[in-house]
Amino acid sequence: MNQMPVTDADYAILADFRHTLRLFMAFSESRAAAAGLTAQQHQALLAIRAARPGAATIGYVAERLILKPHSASGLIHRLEALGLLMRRSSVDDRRQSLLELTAKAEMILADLSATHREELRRLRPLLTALLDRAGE
Amino acid sequence: MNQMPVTDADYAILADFRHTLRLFMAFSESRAAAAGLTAQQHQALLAIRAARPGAATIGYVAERLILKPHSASGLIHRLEALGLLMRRSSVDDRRQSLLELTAKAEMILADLSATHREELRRLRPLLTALLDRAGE
DNA sequence: TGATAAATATCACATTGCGATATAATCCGC
DNA sequence: GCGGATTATATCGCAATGTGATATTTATCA
Repeated sequence: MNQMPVTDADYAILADFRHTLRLFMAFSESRAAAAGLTAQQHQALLAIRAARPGAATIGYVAERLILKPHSASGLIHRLEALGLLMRRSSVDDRRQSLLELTAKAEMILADLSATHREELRRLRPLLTALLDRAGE
Repeated sequence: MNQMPVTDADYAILADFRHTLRLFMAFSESRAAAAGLTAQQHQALLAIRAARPGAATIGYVAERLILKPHSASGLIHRLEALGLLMRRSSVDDRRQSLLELTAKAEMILADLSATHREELRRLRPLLTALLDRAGE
């Protein structure tokens, strides 16, 4: 790999792709902030909500958010302090904490997710066009 | 908007999309680090390289990276200290700094960009599938 | 059982982006 | 063209966040 030279068009695609990702992330961050959350807190809640029942642990959040486990630990701690989740010790493995969203978190997340679904629909043509151009 | 309820499938798509973006960003960050750059520095160089000639200013980088101008200012300052770019005062508007990559930066960026182009090709099927599912 | 590994937590640190603010240059209405 | 508003960039102090090093508890397995 790496043998094909990088053209001006390649740079433009890569730069535009980054810009579009940043637009999405800026959108997401502002919506999360409006709901009283940081971007990381929002994504942790989303990862937990989307996990199979009983699968949401600190380690799982770390894996899905691509963080070190001890970074996820702090993130979860802050969410717990905000009243957005509760942890229960796992019965099978008492080292693990099973994470559950509170009703408050469920409501916030449902609202954020509807908004994000719309934004993703809006950005889809742009992103797919860029991916297509990158994939030629 | 926001009237359609959010289903479990929606949460899964949003969470998977985030996870895929994070995979890409983790890939990117590790490659940049291997080249001695932070993720932000890499993306600033890319934005400058992809700009129209004479268009690359601090404000332009701020706009493309979605940062406040004074945050871009610090970022550019660090790149200059690393010998990766030079700034020239603009002739038309002497408030502006025109940014130019050094040969060293050009080489690093060409290598990173070839790698990123490959990674984007690799992730394309996954991302487009998720976008399609989000857009139904 | 005893050594090793895994899950989570704590601490000190570095990075980074921001708000508030400053300075210099440009623009615009009169 | 003059004076005030605006723009481009810079500096300072701050808050948030991820990490490495390390610790603790529990599980696994030879």
